[in-house]
Amino acid sequence: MLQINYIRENKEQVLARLAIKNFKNFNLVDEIIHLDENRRQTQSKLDAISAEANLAAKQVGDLMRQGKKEAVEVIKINTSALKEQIKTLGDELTKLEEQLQQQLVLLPNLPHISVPKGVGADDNEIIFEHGVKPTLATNALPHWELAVKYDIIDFELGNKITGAGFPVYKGKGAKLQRALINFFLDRAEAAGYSEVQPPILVNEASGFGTAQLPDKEGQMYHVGLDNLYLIPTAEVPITNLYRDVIVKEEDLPIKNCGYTPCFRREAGSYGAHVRGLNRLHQFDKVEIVQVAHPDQSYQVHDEMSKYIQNLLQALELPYRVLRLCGGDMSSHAALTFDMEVWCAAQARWLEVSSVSNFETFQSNRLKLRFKGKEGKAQLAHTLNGSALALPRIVASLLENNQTEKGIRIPKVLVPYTKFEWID
RNA sequence: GGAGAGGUGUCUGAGUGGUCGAAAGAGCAAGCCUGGAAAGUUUGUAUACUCGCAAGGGUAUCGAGGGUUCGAAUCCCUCCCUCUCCGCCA
Repeated sequence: MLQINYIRENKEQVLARLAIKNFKNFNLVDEIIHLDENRRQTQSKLDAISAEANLAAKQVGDLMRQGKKEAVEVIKINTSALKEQIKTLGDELTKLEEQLQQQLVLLPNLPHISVPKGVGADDNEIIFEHGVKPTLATNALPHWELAVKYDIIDFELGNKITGAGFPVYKGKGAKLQRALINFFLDRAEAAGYSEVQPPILVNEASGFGTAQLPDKEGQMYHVGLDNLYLIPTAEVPITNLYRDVIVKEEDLPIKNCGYTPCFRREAGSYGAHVRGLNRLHQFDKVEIVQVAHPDQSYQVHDEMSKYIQNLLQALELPYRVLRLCGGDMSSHAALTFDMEVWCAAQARWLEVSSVSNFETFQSNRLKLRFKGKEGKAQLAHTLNGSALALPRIVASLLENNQTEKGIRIPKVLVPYTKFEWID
């Protein structure tokens, strides 16, 4: 959520920046500014009248002590009119605040200056590419067939238990999952991230805090009886750890990591490009989250990007880094890098990580602030990135590392899997 | 699920209708003291909105929302949450 003060004082810049995200509803911005104007006027009026009423109440107290009953009666008559006005203005103010909030929530975040214009995935900038795409034998298999061949992931069983998009990992498949989670967590810990194990069901306030609600309601599984949501990413509970918190400036940046399963409804996505592990309703992910000082958040963003790339290099996977264009990035982010790994058998890039700086877009909703020794509390910046999402890493490992002998496990993982081959 | 207790500032904790943004203590910060530190001592120590160039002023906030009253942290109602005991249970 953008800050109203900023919009008020920088309308032209706001419009220009929003245009890069292909947001053209300029009327909305005008409407917001108008509502805000109204709100402030109403606030002032209300405050003045409240002050008058407070004064009258104080006078009654004094007069009562002096026993001047008649004078008290006079004041009482006068204040009844004030009370009515307070009620009317108060209701009006509440209404205006609600309207303002509703409209404000509709505005996307302003993109960073480095964000290229563009409408979709084709306009993303490839800013880095690393590794050599493996050359596979002609009889190479996509990962969903390898999964069957080595009996490590059972999609059919998942269908029976739950439905499509909920695979069952078996044997070395299950162990590989566990190995990856531990590997990712160990790496994150070594890089200074404190591990947390958060709830995977969250309430509405948390969903609102990180901006999944209200607009992405349909993407999350909702437990109606208790009005809770299954998390689509650990970003939600981990970032919400700092909701309504004022942290010490010297404690920044705050670095957390956590492993959780993630749940996404992915309504409307079916077909060949979502086969196998390519897109699931439930998957595992290790997430890194930082709360940063506004002056340092882009440095932090770079550092997170490098950290994620190191993981991919350690896993020996060919990858590339994209700078998302205005049209393809999430409406909440100011800057996003996507990391994609090469899946040799499918001959396509798959996104395994997305690292974003949200600047104050989330912290404004979260009321996540920091404060130095002097000066006012101000909004912190929030960032997060996948480090990493498991299924597509597994897909890529299976496809790229398939040989006659079986599937080779990358060296760094062997201490975790305790086996070198899936065969 | 049943019965009871309770939700106050960074924390502990007082406050049952007016002088309460809120005692006291702790913590924290600054000053004094000290060779330096501890102890001692003094002062300060919430957030948001709003008016103002500023100094400063106004308003709101004692779990949330309503109500009673000239006036509510204090009384009434609803909801949420926490704790204790019982039941159930990994």
